[in-house]
Amino acid sequence: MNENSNSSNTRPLLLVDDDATFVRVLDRALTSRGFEVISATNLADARMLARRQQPRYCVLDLKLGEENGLRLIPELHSLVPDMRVLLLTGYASIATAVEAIKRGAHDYLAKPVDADAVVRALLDGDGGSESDDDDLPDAPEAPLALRRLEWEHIQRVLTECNGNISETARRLGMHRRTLQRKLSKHPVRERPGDGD
Amino acid sequence: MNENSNSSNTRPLLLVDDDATFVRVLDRALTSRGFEVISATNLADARMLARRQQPRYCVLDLKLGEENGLRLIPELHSLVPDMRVLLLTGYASIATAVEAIKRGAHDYLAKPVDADAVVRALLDGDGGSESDDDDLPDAPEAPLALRRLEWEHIQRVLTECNGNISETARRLGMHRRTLQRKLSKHPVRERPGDGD
DNA sequence: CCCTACTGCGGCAAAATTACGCAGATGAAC
DNA sequence: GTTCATCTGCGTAATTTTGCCGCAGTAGGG
Repeated sequence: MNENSNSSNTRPLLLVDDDATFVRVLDRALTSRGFEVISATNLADARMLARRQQPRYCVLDLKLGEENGLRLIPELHSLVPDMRVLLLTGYASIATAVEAIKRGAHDYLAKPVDADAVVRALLDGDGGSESDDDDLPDAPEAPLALRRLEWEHIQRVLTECNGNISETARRLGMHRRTLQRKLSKHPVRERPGDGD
Repeated sequence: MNENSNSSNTRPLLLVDDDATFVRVLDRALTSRGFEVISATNLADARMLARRQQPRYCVLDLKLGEENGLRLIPELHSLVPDMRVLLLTGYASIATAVEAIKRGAHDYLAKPVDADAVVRALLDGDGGSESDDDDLPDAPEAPLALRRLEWEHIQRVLTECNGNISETARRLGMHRRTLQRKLSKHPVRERPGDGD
């Protein structure tokens, strides 16, 4: 409703990630695929850009330094009701995926991810008729690897504890130091033995 | 009041899973926690029960034989608009979790889970007083959570592999030797009192 | 200011996990 | 019978992870 600098009718894509390198790479990749990319590395900038530029799409990192990308999702939607938000994270878990979708994200992908997958997720179900009737993802044929299961469980309890690491470690019956170390590592891929 | 057996104002919990053993176990555990449980092992029965009994809660397996539990979620909501659906699966993945939430599920848990976690997920954000603040003053919930979870999962997959240790280790993404050691070592410590 | 609690991190010994090899058993294929 | 693939149990040595200190900084309540 207010002014925006959209000269053309194309609305930009807002890229929010605290990793400058990642932003640069993905920016280039998305720009070359026809998007007008604007980017931010923290919540405040992201909010401002969203308000001013009314982006159509948003690629949002879950972990923005100290801040939490999840909080931004509802705000973005109130600023730009029709924005499609794609969550992206190197520390993916089912618990945070559930949270993200509940808060209105359109999809959730785990890093590392290639730009084509990002574009696909962004555009999925966009251009008109939804086809979510026979588009169901199938369950993996293999159960979760042990590491993965552990990761998911940790994430869930951690969420339950509002991110309190000490409390989570206590409930999980593990050493706080061990939890810290585990959290600092990246999650395991979904498929055991599947290289990235 | 005419067509269903709800004599009181409590509405039942619909449990849908193709694994009869699992249904029996969880049924007992949930019943003992005060739920009136009705169960189905396929989509058709689930639909019928939902229509007739108007359950307040639903615990739904992702993989129902050939059928896909995801498909049922929107249907359940159209049959019973205020139903809270909890997805449960032994083959969890982020993709299906995202899809489940998009379709209106309230939460998504990976098996193995203990009944308390199910109840917690079911009730989370229900019953008025909630504002995503957690209220978990007491923590007798999951002391051995990690170890036990691992053990349950190993047993589940081992059974699935008909006791084939090598195959199980492969699916679990762990070293065969490690699995051997875990299996040989573990004196299964049951926790008394929990009925799941 | 004092006290409690959480967090991140370095270091070190103990424990667990891994990668390997080896030998015996089994069952299917030839 | 022989060959081949696979599973199994187990030992050993290299690696990784964990448990358990401690310390310093931060935040909130009394």
